[in-house]
Amino acid sequence: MPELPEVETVRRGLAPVMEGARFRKVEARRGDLRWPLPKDFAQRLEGNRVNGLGRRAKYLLADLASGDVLLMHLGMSGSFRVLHGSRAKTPGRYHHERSKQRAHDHVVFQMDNGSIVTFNDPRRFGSMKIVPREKLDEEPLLRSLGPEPLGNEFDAAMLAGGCKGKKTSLKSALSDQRIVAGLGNIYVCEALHRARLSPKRRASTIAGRSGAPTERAQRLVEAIKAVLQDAIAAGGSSLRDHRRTDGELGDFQHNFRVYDRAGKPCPTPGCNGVIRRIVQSARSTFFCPVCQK
DNA sequence: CCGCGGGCCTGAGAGC
DNA sequence: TGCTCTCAGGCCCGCG
Repeated sequence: MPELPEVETVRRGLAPVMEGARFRKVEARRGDLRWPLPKDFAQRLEGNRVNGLGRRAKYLLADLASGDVLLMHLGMSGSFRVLHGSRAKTPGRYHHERSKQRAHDHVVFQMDNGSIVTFNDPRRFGSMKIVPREKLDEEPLLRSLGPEPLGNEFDAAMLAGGCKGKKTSLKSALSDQRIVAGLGNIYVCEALHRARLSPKRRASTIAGRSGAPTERAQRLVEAIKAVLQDAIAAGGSSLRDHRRTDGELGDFQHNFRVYDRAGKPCPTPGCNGVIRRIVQSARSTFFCPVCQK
């Protein structure tokens, strides 16, 4: 489920209860996630303080006082839920919710501020890993990630450089985390529509000869940044799994222009096209064949 | 190295 | 109602 805007929404929900707090108790109820949790997972966290909670692409990174970093990935169906310690002021509800255990609650963090953070993941494509901070540069999960799309360094020249010589489709290229990190199926479709570029176009065609950025690359960079910023402002998109850490839904699914809208009119002003669904690399692509060229 | 297809898991929804 | 089938927002691996 979660692409960059959903992960960022989760980060913003977790930061207030995790940053500056210590892990009082850590329960790994199920360790057989996407990659197995280490046997000493709880031990290495308990008593440890979270100095900061960051994000890289679709990974959350908790910077720990011990010098380790806790890496977390939501996979397709992962979510975090926060129960605030302050709920203790309404004991009935608090104790009820505190004791409620849902299916697929795999990891539970009890923080020393009284908050409880629960990781839930039905499909178990998500996982967590603890790595020493000085080895973060060599971390295989992070090492080959491309630029952060909302960072200043991500511009038309960088995107054109990544797409240069690529024979694959623009859709595949944007889904490739090595070229730009954090987009998934939804936001790739949405960004391409905003940039009026066809998902079927060869990726190399947004780089000019010699790989110089084109006006198309410029439009695409602007579209990517805009759609991600809009989605973050809306708390992400909730199709099936994504929840904010307070359990509320994100809102951005109401603003989709093409995703899951096959057969509906293209929202581009003056365009009479109809949104189509095609399959690329075994995944659905939604686009308008009239205004996306 | 490149590009593609398969597989990992469970649950929701469609169709019968 | 209940069964079966398909599909789902990510990512890694192996193949040619």
